[in-house]
Amino acid sequence: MASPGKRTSRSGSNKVRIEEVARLAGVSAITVSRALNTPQKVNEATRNAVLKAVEDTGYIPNRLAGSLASNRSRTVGVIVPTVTNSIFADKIKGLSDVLSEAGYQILLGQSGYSPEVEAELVSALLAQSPSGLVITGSAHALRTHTLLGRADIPVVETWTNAEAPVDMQVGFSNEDAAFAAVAHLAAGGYRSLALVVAPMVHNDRALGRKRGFDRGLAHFGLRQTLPPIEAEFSLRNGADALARVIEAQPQTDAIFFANDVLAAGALLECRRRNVAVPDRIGIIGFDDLEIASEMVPRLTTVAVPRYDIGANAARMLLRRLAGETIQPKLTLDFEVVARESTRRTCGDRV
Amino acid sequence: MASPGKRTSRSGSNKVRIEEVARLAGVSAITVSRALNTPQKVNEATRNAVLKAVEDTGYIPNRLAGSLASNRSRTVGVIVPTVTNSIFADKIKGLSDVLSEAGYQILLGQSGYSPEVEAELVSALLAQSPSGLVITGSAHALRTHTLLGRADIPVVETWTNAEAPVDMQVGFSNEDAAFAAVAHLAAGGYRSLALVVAPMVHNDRALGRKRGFDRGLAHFGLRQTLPPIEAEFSLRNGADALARVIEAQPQTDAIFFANDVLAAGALLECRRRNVAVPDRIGIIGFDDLEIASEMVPRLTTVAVPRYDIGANAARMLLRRLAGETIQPKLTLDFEVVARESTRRTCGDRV
DNA sequence: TAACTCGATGTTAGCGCTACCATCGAGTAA
DNA sequence: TTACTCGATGGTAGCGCTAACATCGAGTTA
Repeated sequence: MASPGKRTSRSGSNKVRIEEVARLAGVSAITVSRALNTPQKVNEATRNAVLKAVEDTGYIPNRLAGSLASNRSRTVGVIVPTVTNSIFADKIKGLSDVLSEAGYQILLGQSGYSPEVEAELVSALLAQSPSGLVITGSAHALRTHTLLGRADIPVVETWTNAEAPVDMQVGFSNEDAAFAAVAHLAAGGYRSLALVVAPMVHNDRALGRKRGFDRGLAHFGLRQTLPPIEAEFSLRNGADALARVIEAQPQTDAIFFANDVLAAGALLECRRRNVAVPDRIGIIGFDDLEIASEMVPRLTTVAVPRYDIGANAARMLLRRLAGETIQPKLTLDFEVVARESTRRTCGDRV
Repeated sequence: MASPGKRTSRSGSNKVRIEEVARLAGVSAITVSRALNTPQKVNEATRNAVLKAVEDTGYIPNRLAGSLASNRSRTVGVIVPTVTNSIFADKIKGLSDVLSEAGYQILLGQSGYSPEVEAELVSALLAQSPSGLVITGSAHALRTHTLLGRADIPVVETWTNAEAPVDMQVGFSNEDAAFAAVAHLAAGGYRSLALVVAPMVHNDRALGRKRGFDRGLAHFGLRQTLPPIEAEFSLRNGADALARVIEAQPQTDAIFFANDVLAAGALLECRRRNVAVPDRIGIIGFDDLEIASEMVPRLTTVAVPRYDIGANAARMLLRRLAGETIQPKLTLDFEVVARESTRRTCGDRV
């Protein structure tokens, strides 16, 4: 019973192939392909016959073969530092919602904030012939630039608004947003500030926020009480940073946390230490996560378009793949959301 | 200059193909393939020559073609309800860490807790011929079961410990964990409980926790003051649920929130309302997210192996793909972490 | 009626890689 | 020496699908 000669079927699987569907529908394989991929090119009656055959056989097209033949994979590579940071989870949600609507799948990679790992991931994802790539930030290893330059696919950088993107870009100015945060603190009468920010090496978002902070200090004539504290996002790290600031530089009257999780951790530490917020010390965060609006006191923060970065990156990619010529740089808005963790003065608009 | 006859190259891309690497290395294509995929089958000198040629040309293997030819894609489909729930982000991190180490890519799908969307995703992911599938829970649409049954690949169900898994399973007993939570409350002297849980329709984790809660009530002779409140995870929903409970049934002396985010929201609401925790009301959460240990008061909760579920699911999949026969059901441990949001009595071990 | 258009469908030849089998030469056993 | 094994390498034929071109018949124009 086994085939005697060459391999007639290498796959041990019992998968239905397009040929079988074609036979059942009484058409050729290419017509089945067209009925599924470009239905408008197939007569309605034929199409229905094909769809019925697909239904009856339980046919699932082999996209690997289709992609290989057509040179279009309907797959998008997505690289984030980590999914466990909810700002990136929100971005992925935005990407996923738009892409799956259009029939695209997401290939996910996590770089752990390492440019070397990112380069490896780019290489690994390119091997899958994705239709496009969505990456985070604009600071990449040289090898990444080489790879992206050689790969002939659309690339969207997110969470950044660099001068010269690799290809396309969706984000906002981290620097301007941080500046706005400082402006808000200045308007509240705070004068002696501290900065707590994510580790800045290889992280252009964090770096931009520091630059905006520095620009704000200079512009409003404020002073910085101690060098920036670099801490990965976690409540504990925020609490520790708060402790370090008020112990080392008790005259500090406000702290800018470049992340709401850090800021929330600090607020909780203030509670434990009975430090009055916003009077003894003002706290401003960044991202406008849900925790900001629910903390006691409620946390002033900078709202950024976390979900929309993803959704717009996806739309940009799809338009480009559809052959539209598009504006390659999209700069979205941010907004300072004044709440109870900072003093307000009238007319505090940014 | 353009090729006159048939398409000589359909892809407009300038990608390097295996043939070119082979020529440069002075070997055949198949030897290049072997040098990259099964290096031990190639003489060391030859291997080095190939690797040098790969380096020089910047060759990136076309995995689509490779997968099609070999019927192994080194891709794993992962379906979660949403990445924005950090418990699933942690699971994905665990999966990703183990799988990328082994050279596998993740194809990600989000079902939004809908069995119908999940079925669509299973179908879409199967079309990519993944080496395996990791899905969430054990409550699936009929179509999903049909698809998984027909697909001849390993499947891991996670976050559950159903009697009869589709194939493999990594999780813990949500019911036992919830029972343990109630046991802890009972030991603290709480007698009139309320339950706040994720919407239970199509969510076997939530359902299991409710069952464990009910079993705990019966076993310890406690009463439930109002029907379970179903709420999606968010701080606000937790706060609202707390408000609803103490307004509708003020005699309630403890609440079991089947999720730390809900519980944390409730703790914050208690603060706003000056409700004393744990004396006026005890609060216990679930998941042991970082927020639990940082809240004021610190939140008693049930620690569950969020990351390990993903890591173990990945390892299971890899072992199975390597041909090992493995125990298909892995039940991990949970632990009640007693903190300040519930009263303790001595010997409170679960 | 001839010439042409156009929608619908089919035939053929790959996409880039790897499974299968063949080959070949060196080492080993008799 | 002959026969055999065995590691290393290569030739060939697909994997399942779709691009490109061909075909064919009905409708349309002059």
